[in-house]
Amino acid sequence: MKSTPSFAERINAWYDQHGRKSLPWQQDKTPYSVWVSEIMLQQTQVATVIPYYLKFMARFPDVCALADAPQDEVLHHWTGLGYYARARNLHKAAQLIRDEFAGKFPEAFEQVLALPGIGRSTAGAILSLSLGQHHPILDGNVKRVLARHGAIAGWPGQKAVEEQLWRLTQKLTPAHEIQKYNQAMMDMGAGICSRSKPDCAACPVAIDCRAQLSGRQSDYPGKKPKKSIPAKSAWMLALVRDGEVLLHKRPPAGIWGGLWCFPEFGTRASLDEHLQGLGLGGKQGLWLTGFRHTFSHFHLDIQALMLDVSGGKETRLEAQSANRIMEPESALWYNIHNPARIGLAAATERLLADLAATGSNKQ
DNA sequence: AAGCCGGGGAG
DNA sequence: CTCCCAGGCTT
Repeated sequence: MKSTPSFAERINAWYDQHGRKSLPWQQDKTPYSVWVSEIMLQQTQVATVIPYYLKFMARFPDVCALADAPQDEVLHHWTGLGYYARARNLHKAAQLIRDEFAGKFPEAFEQVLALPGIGRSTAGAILSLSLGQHHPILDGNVKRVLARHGAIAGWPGQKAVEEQLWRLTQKLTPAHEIQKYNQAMMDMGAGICSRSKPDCAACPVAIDCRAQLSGRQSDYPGKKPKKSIPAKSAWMLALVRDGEVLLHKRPPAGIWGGLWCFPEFGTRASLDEHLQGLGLGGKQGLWLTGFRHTFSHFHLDIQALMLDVSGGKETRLEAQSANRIMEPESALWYNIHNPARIGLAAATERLLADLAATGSNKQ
């Protein structure tokens, strides 16, 4: 009598038949290409990533191309993807690889793990998918598949739950065909074992899935305890001059780190005060737009004023503007019709769109 | 252990 | 609206 195929054997057989094999980062896999895709895919869905990945790889085809590029240009290619620390770490790690590994991506797990932005799961994914090394992974997909199959209770954000899932993935990860298995598990989680409405009829491991057997698929993995997020407000200034607007560069860390944004103020009063300092106290700003931008941990209610200073005392304005800024290269006039290749926050792009829609920025 | 860090897709 | 996604870093 035949014994049931192992967990991994069933997963791999399913992948042979139904798995995705034609995603951009699944062609000609190298540690670099897998690395870039894994970082982009952190907290970001496949469909969103694809166009970003293609443009990124066209501009930065290898580690050294990335390392040698200015950070502004790397962030430019990340604009709209979010979690910009991913891009800054990617760039920093590329420079480390260029300088300390002669431009060759390291192949030792501990060395990969030590690179900024690469944790245990991503290091395992890079080395297993590109080189066939034997490492378990535990991303959101694998967590969901395993939490359901083993009926692992609790929210994976809790240490004890995550440790249990790491033990499970280590135990189930096969010695052979690691590449296929890890790719298959991510595919399973993305397709079959989706967050809502899992397709258990098509699942190769449903027969011994404890969640499916009890009809409690939706109980796993455990939900994150929800808490209400606060709302903050901000005023932004669109200083327009002959088809250009003044943007400031954010500090390297914190929200929108390294991205270019409109000057931001906590209150209308502080915005007005700033205008006074520029010698523009007499000018009347025009209401431009207002909208809510939501982050994972707070809402930001943004109101924007537009002030057109075309034909004014440009030199004086520029000098005084620069005087108020610590770093010399932290402000620029952004030409709407000939945009610089820099990183813009989504809210900045939204505001630029509203600005263009008013038509008053036309030359 | 908990908070921080974006944006978008899905329901 | 809510939930959460191919997570990792900082405190």
